[in-house]
Amino acid sequence: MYTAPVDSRQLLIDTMSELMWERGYADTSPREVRQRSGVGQGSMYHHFPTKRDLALAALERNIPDLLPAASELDDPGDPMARIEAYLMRPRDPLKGCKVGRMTQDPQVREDPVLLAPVARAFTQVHASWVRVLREAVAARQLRDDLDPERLAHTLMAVLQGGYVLAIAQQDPGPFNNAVAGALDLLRAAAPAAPDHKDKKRN
Amino acid sequence: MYTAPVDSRQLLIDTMSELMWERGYADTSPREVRQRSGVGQGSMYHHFPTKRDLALAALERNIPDLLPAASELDDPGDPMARIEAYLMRPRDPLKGCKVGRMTQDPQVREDPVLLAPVARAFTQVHASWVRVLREAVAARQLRDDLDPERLAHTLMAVLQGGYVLAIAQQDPGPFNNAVAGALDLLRAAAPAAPDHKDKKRN
DNA sequence: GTCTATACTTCGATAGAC
DNA sequence: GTCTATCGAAGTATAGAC
Repeated sequence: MYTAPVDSRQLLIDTMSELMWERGYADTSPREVRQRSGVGQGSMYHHFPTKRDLALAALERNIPDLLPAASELDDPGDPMARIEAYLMRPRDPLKGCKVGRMTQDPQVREDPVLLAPVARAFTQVHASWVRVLREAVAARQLRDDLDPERLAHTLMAVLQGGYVLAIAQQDPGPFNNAVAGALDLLRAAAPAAPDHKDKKRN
Repeated sequence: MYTAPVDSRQLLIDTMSELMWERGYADTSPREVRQRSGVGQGSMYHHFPTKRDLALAALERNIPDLLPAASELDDPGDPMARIEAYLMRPRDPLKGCKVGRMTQDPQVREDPVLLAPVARAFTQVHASWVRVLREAVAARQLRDDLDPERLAHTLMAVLQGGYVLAIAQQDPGPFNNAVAGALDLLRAAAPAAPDHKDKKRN
């Protein structure tokens, strides 16, 4: 099987992406990127004139890592099942979210160029959430007085905030609880009169 | 009116606390603390031998800033009203949470001593949430098949995650939506047969 | 407790040969 | 495109007088 030669440029981007996830932007130095990637000084500054340029490439590289997961929300099939599947997807609560993490770094959040890829990623995930929530309302799995736009933000926040709680306690429990609690609420928010096509409730 | 003389020590702690909120731990330098506080070099290292010592004092100082707000949850009166009041409390979504922010700083999260005050603060807020949620269940404002422990984490996560979304978009909207959506869900999760003592629903 | 001076390291970037 | 050498600034702390 053919493996494309990994060029220095891509190696730098991948390494920067890893380090930014682990340590954030401010606290990741060009030196560490060089050392972990094995790419030399001259080479690095040839491809990326500044640390910020490299960070931008790394941030953009991360978006596609986040979206395939969210696109599960767009799959065909039972809306509520997709919501549950996405929420319960295996995650590592103690590592946090590659994308969400960046919002806490002042050097990222105060730089519109660096923040843009982060904003775009969340906007797209939000759109997927809104679609599946609308479908759930249409399928009478959720009360129709619930606003999908709002709920989408609520559920995204549960995940992002769950990471914060888990890291604070150094325990995945709070993350898992937060997600499970959100699912409980969604189930409790089914319409009073279930669709006659539904399988009967337990 | 008497104003206590602000000693260097307290001034350093307050300044460090501010800077850590604004810029995080890794990205805040002793130099900045000196400059903003006006305290001299020798004085600073007299009170705090290392940056970490100063950070620890600042983190501990921040807890009491967070808890009075959460203690609203413990007030007497209608549980659901207290929940709503706390969730809708005026906040600045774009500034984020003083305490939650720290979980994203590797130098804090990998240092058990620095992380401890953060964990403690969240543990206490969680306890307040659990109490008020139990009361809400007892008052038949929430279905009794909802688990207060879980829900407490869910609602804390909505707030913490709301900040992340708001900062990413540089717009308080997503935070406000996340919170409003959570309230919608809580209201939708009222028991099917309301308490006969309840005022009649609109 | 506070001051000034100094030390040593890392950061982020540039220079210029190959 | 890659290499080695170097730079000025900032970070973090120590020394030692007052």
